[in-house]
Amino acid sequence: MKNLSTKEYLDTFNKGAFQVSLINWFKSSQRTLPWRADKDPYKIWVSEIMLQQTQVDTVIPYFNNFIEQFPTPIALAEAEEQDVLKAWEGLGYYSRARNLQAAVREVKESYHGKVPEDKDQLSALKGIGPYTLGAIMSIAFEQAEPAVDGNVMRVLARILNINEDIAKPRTRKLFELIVREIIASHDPSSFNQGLMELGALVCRPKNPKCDHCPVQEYCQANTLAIQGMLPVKTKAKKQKKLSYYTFVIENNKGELLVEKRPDNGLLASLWQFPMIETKGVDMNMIPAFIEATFHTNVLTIKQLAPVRHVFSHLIWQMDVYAIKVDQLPQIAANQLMLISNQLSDYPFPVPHQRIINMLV
DNA sequence: AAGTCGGGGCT
DNA sequence: AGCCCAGACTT
Repeated sequence: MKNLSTKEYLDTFNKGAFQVSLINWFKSSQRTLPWRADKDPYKIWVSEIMLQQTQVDTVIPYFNNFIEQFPTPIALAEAEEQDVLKAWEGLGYYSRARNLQAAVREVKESYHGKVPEDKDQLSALKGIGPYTLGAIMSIAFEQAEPAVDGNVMRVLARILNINEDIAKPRTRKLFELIVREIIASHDPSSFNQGLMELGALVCRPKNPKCDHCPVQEYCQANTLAIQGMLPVKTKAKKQKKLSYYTFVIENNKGELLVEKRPDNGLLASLWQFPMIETKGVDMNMIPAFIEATFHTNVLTIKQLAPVRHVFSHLIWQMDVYAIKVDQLPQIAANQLMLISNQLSDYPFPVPHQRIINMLV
C-alpha cells in the first residue's frame, strides 16, 4: 500500500456524497470567527498569514487589533514597520509581518490597493505560498483551488488511508492533486474550510472524535481502526541549546540600555536587552566586560531569575543580570537608553518580555 | 530536500 | 518532554 496514484487513492471514494456531508456539517457546526464576518479578501489574507503554524485561539485577539489598526491594504502599506511589528509582538515568525507589509505595498502600487483576484498575481506576492494562495482564492473569491495545510493532510490521510510522509514537501503536492479531484466546485470555500474545521474540531491529531464525525462512513482509517497510525510524519530534530548572559543595564538616570536586532535572521528588527553567549566567558568577568565595552563604572550587579525559551529549532538559556552603572558614554547606533515605561513602545520577543515583566 | 523562522497549547 | 498547529522562504 505505497505510492499509489491519485486515481488509485480515489478508486472507491464517493466524492459527491462526501462533499454534501462535509459542507452541510461545516455550515451548521463552524465556529464564529472574526475573519468569517465578511468576505473582505484583505481580512481573509491577514487571517491566513496569522494562522500559519498558529492556533485559532492565539490569533483572534491579534487579528482584531491588527484590523483595527490597519483596516485596509493602503493603511498597512503606509504604516511604520516598527508599528506593524509591535502589533505582531508575541505572535512569532515575524517575517510574516514584514512580508505582508511588503505585499500590501505591492498591492497599493500595482493594483490600486485592491487585492488581485488573479491567481498568478496573488501568488507573486510575498508571503503567499501554495496554501495561502488556495485559501484566499477559495474563501474570498470562490475559486476551486486546493488549500492544503496540516489539517487537510491529516484528515485526508485518514479518510483515504494515505501513509506517505506528510513532512516531505512532495507529499503536499499529492494532496493538492487529490483535492483538485474531490473539491466541490459549487462551494470550494465551504469545502476547504470544512476540511480544516473538521481537522481542528473532530479529526484531531490525538483522540479524534470519530463517533461525532460527519464523514465517518467514508473514512478508511475508521473502518480499519488505524486512526492512531495516520498521518505518517517523520520526527523533527532536537533543538540546539544556546546559553547567554543577558544584561539589564541601568544608568544613573534610571534609563535602561536596549538594542535593535539585525533586520534579518532570528527575531529580525525586534528589540532586546544586550546578550552575549556564555561559552567561554566566566561570570566573574562580567563587570570588567561591561566597563571595557561601555567605558563606564559598574556600581552594583544582581542576578535575576534565569529565562529559558524554546524555539522551533533552538533553546535559549539566559542568565540575567541587573547592572547599575554611573553613566554610559558609549553606546552603538542600534542602541537606545529608555526609561522603563518607554519599553512598551518597542516590539520585544517573548523571552525579553519576560525580563521586562520581572522589572516591575 | 533540508534548514530557518516563534510561540503557545496539549498530552 | 515531545508533538501539534489554517506554512513560506532560503540555500
